[in-house]
Amino acid sequence: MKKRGQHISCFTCTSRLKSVFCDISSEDVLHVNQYKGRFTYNKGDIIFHRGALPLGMFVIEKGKVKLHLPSGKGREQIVRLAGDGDIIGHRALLSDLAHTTTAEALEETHVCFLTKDLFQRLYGNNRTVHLQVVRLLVENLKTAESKISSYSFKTVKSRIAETLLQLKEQFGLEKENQCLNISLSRQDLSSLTGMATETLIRQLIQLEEEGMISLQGKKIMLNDTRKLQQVAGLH
Amino acid sequence: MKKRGQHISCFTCTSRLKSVFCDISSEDVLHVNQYKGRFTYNKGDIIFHRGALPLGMFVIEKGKVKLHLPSGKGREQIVRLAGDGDIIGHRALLSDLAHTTTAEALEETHVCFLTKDLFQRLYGNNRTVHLQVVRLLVENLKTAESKISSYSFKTVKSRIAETLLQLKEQFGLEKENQCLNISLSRQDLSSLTGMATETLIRQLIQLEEEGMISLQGKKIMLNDTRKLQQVAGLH
DNA sequence: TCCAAAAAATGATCATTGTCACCTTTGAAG
DNA sequence: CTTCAAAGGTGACAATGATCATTTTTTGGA
Repeated sequence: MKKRGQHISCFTCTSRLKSVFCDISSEDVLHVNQYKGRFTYNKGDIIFHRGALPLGMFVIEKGKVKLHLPSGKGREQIVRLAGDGDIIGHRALLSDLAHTTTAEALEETHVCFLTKDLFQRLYGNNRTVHLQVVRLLVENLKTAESKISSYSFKTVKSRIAETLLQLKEQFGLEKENQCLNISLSRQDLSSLTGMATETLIRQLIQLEEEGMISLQGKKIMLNDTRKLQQVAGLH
Repeated sequence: MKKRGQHISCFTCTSRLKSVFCDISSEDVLHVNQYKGRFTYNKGDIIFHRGALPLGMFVIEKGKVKLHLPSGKGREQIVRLAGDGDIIGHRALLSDLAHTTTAEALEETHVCFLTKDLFQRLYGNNRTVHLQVVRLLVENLKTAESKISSYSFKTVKSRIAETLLQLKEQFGLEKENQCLNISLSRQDLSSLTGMATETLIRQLIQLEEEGMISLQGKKIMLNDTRKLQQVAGLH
């Protein structure tokens, strides 16, 4: 379950500088610093549920979160992954409706919580905030639509290659071993790429046999980005 | 090709009242009325191309437009349909990037063109405009993500039922015959639902045989909404 | 350290849906 | 009215990927 955490100064927080709040007035930083909540979620904890009305939004200070849609029959569709500096829960706030996805921590995750009022204060006072928020929404929309197209036209293998490259883009590589800087279960990876877990496993192994990636448990190393891009490109 | 059209007063335009500009100041209405462009596109005309830099955005005064992504091999993915009062091309403007989709008229379509400056003036002067724009983006995002989930879990038949219900929602029914108030070729319908045209045709026929819809050429009548919802629901 | 439960992997099977080839109908232009 | 091209429709077939059953491995808690 969520635990109240100790405050960290917003002034020096590097995750804030990566977020849509990178450029707010120092007056507002002060204000946020004073009124924000700070929570810690463990792996598997739910941050908010689809269908729940939003009380505020979250900035991920450190950690990783999956946003997903349940689908009756146990399976789920992951629609977005979020990491350090990403914001979640803002959409429900902006449209004044219930959350459309469920947010679940993939690892120990520290978040700052901003109430609706606090968010709107920042949003209203700082021109860059809503510029950035809008830019973010447009970017998400582009990603989502391109994903729809991939689901229509590409093979599972191609979609996996595409997803791995995106994960590299979003989360980068671990310094020490050049592996993707995110650990996903096979189930989560299959939810993210929209296929059966068994299919994902088989295709991952095939990609490894063809030399494009290396697998050691949940660690994935991309050996041949060029070839992966080719596979991701079409069929 | 596009033709310059005659101006229609923004004051009395019902499409404006359905759009994100429903609530702008009368000063701004006057200004738009003076500086907007008005164009007419025939069926098949391209309004803007994916990859092109935006000069402005469009309000559909009357007509229907498909926004789609090409996919190499001739086939395309339709990501959105737009009708009276809908705006298109705003996303590229908001993110200051090239258009990510191609917009093509599905029938004779009259649009108002607002330059970037004009759009930003409205966007800056009227609080409701950016509220509405943000709301629109969030709504589109929700739709897109739910579509991703459908592509993962639902059968083609289920997706068709879902699409037909959405078309009813978005465009309504023709008064005289209760058919969907939009005519799409089988190809466009298959691009919209993400499947081969042959598959779409077969499944449409099956839905007709099962009494849920009636087909006469491009006209589609929904006979049993309840049952369609059931089919759309799952499997 | 051990045990139980979850996750990962593997194999066999089969349904769904895409592909290709072909025919028919429609509709627009001359 | 005729013609031709595009859209609509049909059939046969193949392959991709899902499902289910089972085994092996990993993991986390007692």
